[in-house]
Amino acid sequence: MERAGSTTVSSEELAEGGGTTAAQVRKDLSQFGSFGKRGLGYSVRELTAHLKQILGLERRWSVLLVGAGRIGQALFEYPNFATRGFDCVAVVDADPAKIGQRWGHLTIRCAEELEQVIQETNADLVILAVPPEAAQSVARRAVAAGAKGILNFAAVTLRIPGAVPVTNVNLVMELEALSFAVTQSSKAG
Amino acid sequence: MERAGSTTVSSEELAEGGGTTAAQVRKDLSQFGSFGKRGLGYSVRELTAHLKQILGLERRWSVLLVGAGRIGQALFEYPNFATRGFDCVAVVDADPAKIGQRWGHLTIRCAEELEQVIQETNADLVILAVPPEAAQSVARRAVAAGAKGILNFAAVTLRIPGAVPVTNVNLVMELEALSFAVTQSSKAG
DNA sequence: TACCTTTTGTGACGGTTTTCACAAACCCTG
DNA sequence: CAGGGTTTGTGAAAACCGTCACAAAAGGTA
Repeated sequence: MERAGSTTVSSEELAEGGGTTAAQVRKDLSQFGSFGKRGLGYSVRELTAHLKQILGLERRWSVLLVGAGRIGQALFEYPNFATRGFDCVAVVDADPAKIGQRWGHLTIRCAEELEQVIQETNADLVILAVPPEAAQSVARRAVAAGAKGILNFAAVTLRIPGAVPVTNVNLVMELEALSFAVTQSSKAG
Repeated sequence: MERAGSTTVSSEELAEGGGTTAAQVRKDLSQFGSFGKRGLGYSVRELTAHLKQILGLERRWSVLLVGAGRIGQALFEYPNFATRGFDCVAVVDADPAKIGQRWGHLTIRCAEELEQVIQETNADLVILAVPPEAAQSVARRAVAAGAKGILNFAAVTLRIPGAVPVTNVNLVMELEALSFAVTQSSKAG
């Protein structure tokens, strides 16, 4: 919106762009403070700054990628992570054939060194792109070594001691959810 | 569970595995019918069959992949899609350098032929792995050409005429959600 | 300044979802 | 077949979330 030249935006416009309602936008924002001006709307610049602060995006995050398979590689090469404040500081894998390979300016290290890697690189977040059998154990080790959050691509529900946040992405499940939605809607129609 | 030798499973066990509560599992399942036996639990075999039917997974789905970039390639090579009933029947891209490349037994076709490709291959679902600028237009065209559902990896909210289901996956947003959760929990703790 | 228009922030309401709790149903044993 | 031990399915209660509607506040105008 800043690039498009708008200096101000209403809850109505935000709702339109986000696929929700104006009241919802206002309620949600009001949870964190009072950022708008009545009669005017929200300053794009100020709202952006507030949202960044709320989301914890005023800093950069160091990310360790565990698993150098298909998904791991795609994530590593995804340019938007770095531009949005997430730096991949290390890659580890369990496959001896992969260890030692260079990816960009990084060398893939052995998954057994997980703890050292996390401590050396001060990684904050861990992206889990490993087979489901390995996910639970890697997650526990990562948390024990100081990881503050986990983005889990493995198709298992992680059980982690303590209160370390986990976000799950399950691509097959997304397709299955779509299958369900399509099946339902074709029944109704 | 079948592989592990269980023939029957309780709502309690299902809840444990899915990270929810037994009551929730039972309420959810009861939405679609009465699949369990009191005092015994659910037959693993029967419940699997019922869930497949509910989710629309008794059939195979033909999937068109739009966008042969990093994400598109990772998705294409992801083995779990085919094993779970989703067959990639075509790949299209707008980049002339990519068109004509062979991926497995498929040849990448031109994104302008989208409509023909959908009709020729009878694609049910479309995976959108394109830049955000292109997503909205491709989505509309795909739906007009007969696509029944869309899995959208582009960072935009699609507005589609009619009631075609859309499932969104936004990788940056997942990391941002994790950033938020970590930031919040470090404040609280 | 007084008034009009716009848009926020938020109580109150209504609906939905989750949790609770228990009768009904099932298996097994003696 | 009677009784004990389980576990489901589901009403009722509680918690949660979204919508509505409007007073309060801001800017513009005459």
